[in-house]
Amino acid sequence: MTSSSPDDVPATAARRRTKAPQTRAVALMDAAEQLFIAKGIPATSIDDIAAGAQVAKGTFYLYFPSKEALLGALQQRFVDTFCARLQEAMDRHAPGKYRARLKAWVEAGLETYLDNVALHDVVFHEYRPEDRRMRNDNVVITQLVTLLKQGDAAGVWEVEDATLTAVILFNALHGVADDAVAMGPHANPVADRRRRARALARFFEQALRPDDSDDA
Amino acid sequence: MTSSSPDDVPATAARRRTKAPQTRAVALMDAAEQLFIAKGIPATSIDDIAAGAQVAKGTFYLYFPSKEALLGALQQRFVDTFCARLQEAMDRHAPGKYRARLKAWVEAGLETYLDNVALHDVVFHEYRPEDRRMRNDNVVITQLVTLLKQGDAAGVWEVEDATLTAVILFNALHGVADDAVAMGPHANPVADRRRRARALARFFEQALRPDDSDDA
Amino acid sequence: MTSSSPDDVPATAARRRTKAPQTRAVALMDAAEQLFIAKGIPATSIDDIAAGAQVAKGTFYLYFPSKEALLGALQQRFVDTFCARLQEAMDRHAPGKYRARLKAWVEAGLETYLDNVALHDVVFHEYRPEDRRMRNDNVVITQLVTLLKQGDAAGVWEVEDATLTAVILFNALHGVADDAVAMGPHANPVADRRRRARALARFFEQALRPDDSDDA
Amino acid sequence: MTSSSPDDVPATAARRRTKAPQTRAVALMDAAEQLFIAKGIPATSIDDIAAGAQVAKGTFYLYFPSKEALLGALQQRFVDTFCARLQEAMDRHAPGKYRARLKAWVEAGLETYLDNVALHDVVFHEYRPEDRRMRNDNVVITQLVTLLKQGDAAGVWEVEDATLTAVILFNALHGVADDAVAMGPHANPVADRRRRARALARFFEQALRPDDSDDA
DNA sequence: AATGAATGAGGATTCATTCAT
DNA sequence: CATGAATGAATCCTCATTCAT
Repeated sequence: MTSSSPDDVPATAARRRTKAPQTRAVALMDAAEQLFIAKGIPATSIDDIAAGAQVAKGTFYLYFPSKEALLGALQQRFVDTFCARLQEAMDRHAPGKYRARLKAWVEAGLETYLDNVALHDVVFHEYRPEDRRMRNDNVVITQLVTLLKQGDAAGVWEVEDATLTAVILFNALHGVADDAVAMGPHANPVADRRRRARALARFFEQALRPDDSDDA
Repeated sequence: MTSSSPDDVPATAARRRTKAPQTRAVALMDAAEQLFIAKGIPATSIDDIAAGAQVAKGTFYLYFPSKEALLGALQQRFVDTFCARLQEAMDRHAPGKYRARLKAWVEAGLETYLDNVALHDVVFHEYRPEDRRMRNDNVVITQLVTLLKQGDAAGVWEVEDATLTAVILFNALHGVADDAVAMGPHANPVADRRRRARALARFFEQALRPDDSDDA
Repeated sequence: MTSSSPDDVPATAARRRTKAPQTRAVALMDAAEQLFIAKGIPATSIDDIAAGAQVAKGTFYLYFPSKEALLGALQQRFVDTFCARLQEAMDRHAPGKYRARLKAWVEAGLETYLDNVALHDVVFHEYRPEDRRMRNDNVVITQLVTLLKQGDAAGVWEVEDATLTAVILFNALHGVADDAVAMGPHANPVADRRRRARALARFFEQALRPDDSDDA
Repeated sequence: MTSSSPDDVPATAARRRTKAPQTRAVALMDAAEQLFIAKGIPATSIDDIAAGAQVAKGTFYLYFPSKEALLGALQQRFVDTFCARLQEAMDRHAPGKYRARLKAWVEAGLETYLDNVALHDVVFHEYRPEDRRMRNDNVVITQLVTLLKQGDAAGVWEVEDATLTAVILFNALHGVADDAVAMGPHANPVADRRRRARALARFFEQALRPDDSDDA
């Protein structure tokens, strides 16, 4: 500990061949992601991925036991990144500002999703994943559930079934984003995104508004 | 003449030989559907499908030019069937009863979707579809848009952007159903479905309720 | 006789289905020839041939036991036609005019060959025929052998080994024609053909000229 | 070191594993050649070839992108070998000895061709080659053209159109050889070959002899 | 750790041929 | 005679994975 070896960082990074294993894994994942998006998963061979990562084919298997495992890692990474960005967006608002946090969540969600649809689709919709797609029971939902419950506890809104509500809201978001993509490259993407964000936000509000019946 | 053998017709139609082409195509599609659900598309070979349809491998290509074409046919069939069932459900209510029709739509949608998730998923989420998934711009959405607009015109509810609303509602439905599936086989599926149907219906109502803001 | 039915000839040729079997066979051969030239033998399916002859696939097998048999028939027809044309050309000269007849043979040979190389090649060079190519022992050679022997007997020229000489001459012709084809579509095909014909004729003459050695 | 076991190298090269790539390619080509001759190209599967070369099927594609590419390589190899042998034969005579060189060319040509007809035929006459057969414009012709021109320049003979003459001579050779093959296994192949060689040589001389007309 | 040659199961597709109608 | 639906053997080629170096 006291005496850091002379080849401190470089030594770790590499002499010639051997690189930080993490680096290699990341390179592999990056290459795969890119290729999967470009050509689809079945059309992308391990060869391609290895080549893309500037690595020999055999090396691939040093870091991932199979193609499927790589896909799993990619899915994990996608979800993690996604969540992190939403969390960040929310955290730009004070903990108690539930409405603001929810709005931030929606907007960041739409934004992030739209920025990564291609990847999302390829990673979650192809290739018979054990657990299909970025599931409703995933971390993003959990995140939202938490927020909904907090708001409910604070009396900002009333949510009967937080999970189901989160599912609904999340899928509404998902769908609006998909629809944007389906429209193809839009003339005014910025305006379009804003329009969608607004519709969603309004929608969320509606959904969380207490029943008329109760009040009336 | 006196004793026509019991296998009279079979004898004519014959052990193995020409059948109504439609029959064959349907048999192929049915077999494919079943296998796709069971093993996934990539894992299902044409051989399997042909065998499942009790047909020689080459016969497959008499009815479908490729595996992909078959998938297309399956998608088409899925959407058509889905729509038909929703329409039917709606039509059980008088044309002017918009709320009732919407509720019927929701319930039938959830029901039908849940009855066919496996198929839906396999048919729409695998295999690099040109147009990914049962799109938001599909016939189901169109159906809903129509209903929303009619109700709006009749003053039953107010919808600003019918399409976007339809997208949101449809995806909410989609998501709630997916979530049900993700939960796995439930102890009391009937009750669970009812619960979800109720949540969705309530949600739809909320969403279509006029803004508070307007009143305020 | 008095009242020739309106479908006089047609009646004979066919009522609806059944046609003179020879007609059918010829149609099949014609279609095959065309397709073989255009796409090659392996790339031409029986289906294609049948379609080309406006006949059902099964009908093909009514006239030819196999694809290979058809090829044989095509080869036969090619040789026959070829020979007939050469004979015709020779017969335009009096029986005793051996030099003239030989010249006619050469010219007609070049001409005819060039007009049919594509067919020749496809029919004789593809598909592992039992007896490969328009053989040296074929009728054309025989024809030439006869002529050479007659001329020899008449003292017009001296030929030691008529067959070998015929083989040589025939192949010279073959080669010159092939070379013309290999050159691709020529600027002035007529002039080119003439040039080749002349070279060949001169060559034939040389070859049949008595040895110097004999004179010396 | 003193006593290197006899299987020294094999031990290193190993039971079955990486070999000199050239070795593999050659083994594949050899196997293919043999099989093509024996069964014809279409009837020879990649499987067969791989098996013949003691290699796994997939390995084939490591060395040749397709069956067709392999055929190309085989053609190349044939021509190269052929030419080399003719060149060798010619070079056994002094550069200035044109007649001797020509005679050597003819004899070696016949000899070599006869030793390889089967291969020649299979490699050049089957399978819709882009450029059909061992063409007249190939290297062998070029070789002959060169010789003819040199002799012409040296006044040994007179050749008007060297290329056309070469084509004729080459094809004469070709034909005589083919004829020999067509005759089937001969009783006295040696004598027969000699006879043919003589006929060809005499023929070549005739062809290159100056015109009588000039003298007369 | 890294390499990349070798493997061989597996898949989609074609097509000559048969035969019930 | 004619038809064309049905057959299924056969082929080329891909690619995930292994393993000797």
